[in-house]
Amino acid sequence: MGHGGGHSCCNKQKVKRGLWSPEEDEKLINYITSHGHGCWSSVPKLAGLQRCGKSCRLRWINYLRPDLKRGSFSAQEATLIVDLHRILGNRWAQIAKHLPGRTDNEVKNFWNSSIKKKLLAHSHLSSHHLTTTFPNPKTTNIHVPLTGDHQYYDGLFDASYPNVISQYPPHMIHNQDHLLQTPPPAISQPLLINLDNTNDPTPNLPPLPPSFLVNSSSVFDPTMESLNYYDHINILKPENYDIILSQNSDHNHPIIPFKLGVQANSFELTTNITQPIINCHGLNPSASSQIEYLETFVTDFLSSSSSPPSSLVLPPFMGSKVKSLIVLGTIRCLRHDDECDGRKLLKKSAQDLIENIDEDVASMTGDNSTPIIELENSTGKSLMMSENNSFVRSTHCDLKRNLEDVYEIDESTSLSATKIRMNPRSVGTLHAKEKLLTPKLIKMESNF
DNA sequence: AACTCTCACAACCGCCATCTT
DNA sequence: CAAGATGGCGGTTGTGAGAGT
Repeated sequence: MGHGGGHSCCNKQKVKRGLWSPEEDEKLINYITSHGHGCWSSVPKLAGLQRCGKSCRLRWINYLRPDLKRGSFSAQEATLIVDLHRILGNRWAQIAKHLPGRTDNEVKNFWNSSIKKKLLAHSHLSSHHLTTTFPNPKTTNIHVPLTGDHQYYDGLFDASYPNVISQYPPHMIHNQDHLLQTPPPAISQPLLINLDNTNDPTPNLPPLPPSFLVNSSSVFDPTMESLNYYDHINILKPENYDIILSQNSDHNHPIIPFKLGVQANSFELTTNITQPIINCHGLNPSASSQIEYLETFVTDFLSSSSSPPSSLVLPPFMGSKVKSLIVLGTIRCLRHDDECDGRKLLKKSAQDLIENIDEDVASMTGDNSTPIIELENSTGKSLMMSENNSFVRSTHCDLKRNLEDVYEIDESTSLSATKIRMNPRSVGTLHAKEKLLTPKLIKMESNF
């Protein structure tokens, strides 16, 4: 951890990182078997390694110590892990103490890569059981008695671990790591909010037309988290949003429909307007309600793919409240001969996008925050997120779903991300980078 | 055959607790 | 007692190998 972590040994000079070579392993083994590790921070120097002490410690504890078992987990071990995890939660070190020869890291990886997935899959099948089994959100543990015959396991999920099954509902398994998951809010009708008086917790709003209520079968938000939520509540169809905007935006009660987001303290504001309503770029100076501002903004933005506006300006009320914008569009990545890894390619191209942030946007929107661009796949899963002008996260597991078909452009191959999330601060880059980005749809996440 | 995707897991990061000075 | 060093832990990310197309 060359730039932090609080370990001074890791900040000095150059330390090697990444996978350990057999030579390094041998040096570490030789040193520790003959001298013991003593103070870990001095081990690398004494052992002749260009590693930080922490890395040496980790390598020894997890892989080199002679008492490690290695190999696949047995069915008994898997069952024990599930049992212990129900009691202990993610206290991997505690769990590992009950599994001789296994390390916390090993148990953790096993859980994350194998068990968790299977528990989720199974619980999804039996999701109709889930609504009444949420724990108290304040509870930090689940008190389920261990049973010798696993009477709580109501089925099988894997031939390798035939007795391992979860009673957790999907919500809990998904966030089982923290055991603090709040149950989904009980929402029986769409929520409305008065933008003119956000301090009012119970805004006085006109009713929505009945057509805006849809039942649970019309789930549109593809994220797994949302699926869990929206299975049981009524939501607004995004296709109706343009209607809502026009039908409900009387000047006395400017309202915007929104649905409760995944996070308890935030909301998602979603719009899907495919036809321009107001042919105007930037802020509508004659807008008499915030709805008109919104219409103007959305329309302006969406029409920018064909004829980019000179600037995109967030309405003032939005500048402080819109958390992020999601654009369904395309980032094209031209591939060079030496690049064959799609994930790196996408990352590079997205980085190029964010490096071209127009500094004027900050003054226009009043948002001085660091630009954020997040790439998502088609299911809403985050692939990459920018932070301090660099992408700090890059998963590639679901890249396929995030990429349109590879196609030819000027003898180079291009890849594309289909969904780009960015904060208002970043929106100004869109028109400047029109060749990279062709927005089709905006989804706004707000803090209204 | 070439390329991409998925999976498993090694390794890193950051935080916190404890120890040492 | 305070501050820094170190150890421990859990979350997260990066990467290689093999499967899939």
